[in-house]
Amino acid sequence: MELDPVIHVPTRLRLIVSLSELAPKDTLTFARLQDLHGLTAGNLITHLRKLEEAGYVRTLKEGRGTSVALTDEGRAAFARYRARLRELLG
Amino acid sequence: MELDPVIHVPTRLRLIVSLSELAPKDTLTFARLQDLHGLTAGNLITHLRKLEEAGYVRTLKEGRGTSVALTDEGRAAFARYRARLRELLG
DNA sequence: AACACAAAGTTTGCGACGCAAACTACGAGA
DNA sequence: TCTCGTAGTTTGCGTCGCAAACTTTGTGTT
Repeated sequence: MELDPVIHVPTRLRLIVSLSELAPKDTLTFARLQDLHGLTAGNLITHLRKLEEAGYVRTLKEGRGTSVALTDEGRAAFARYRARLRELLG
Repeated sequence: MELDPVIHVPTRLRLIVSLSELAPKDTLTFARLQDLHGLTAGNLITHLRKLEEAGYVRTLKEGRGTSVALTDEGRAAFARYRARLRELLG
């Protein structure tokens, strides 16, 4: 069993952590995520894209700002990732 | 605080895990590490080099085969890494 | 001793990826 | 409408993990 490379990248891991701390249907805005983690916009969007392509995240443009939320699949993948890590590190 | 990028790479993480499971002064051979993790020799040596440059690992050529061991610094860095991860993932 | 084969280790080139700078689009206020 | 600021996107660069190809070293055989 392999550590999910989409999740393993530190910046994405942090993004997922902050999204996972929300209630299942809550969102964070693009801008909020950006300065929560001190990212450039370009950096953030490429990571969000990767997460979206993997189906781990859903983004929604709503007039002012874009909102981002973890999908159920994202939550599940994150849980697997943590389990795998515990198995590896004890 | 940042996740140590030398350790964070999955293959190196696995290498360090197997080395850390040994007694502090015990070693594994290059060949043993290689097929323990299913790595090509080229892949393994570049990772070992990175770990050596960081001071996390010591390699010793002894006639037949090279032996590899974690340094004290490596052990400490690994402990910090795990602590940081726990802090991040709870 | 010399050759041959194999095991051990190293170098190198390629492809993928993270990053931030540069660019574009959209809105609100003057 | 024009301008300025915020939001988001594209692009190019540098780094890095990977494995194939190469080199080295040792052992067994004649």
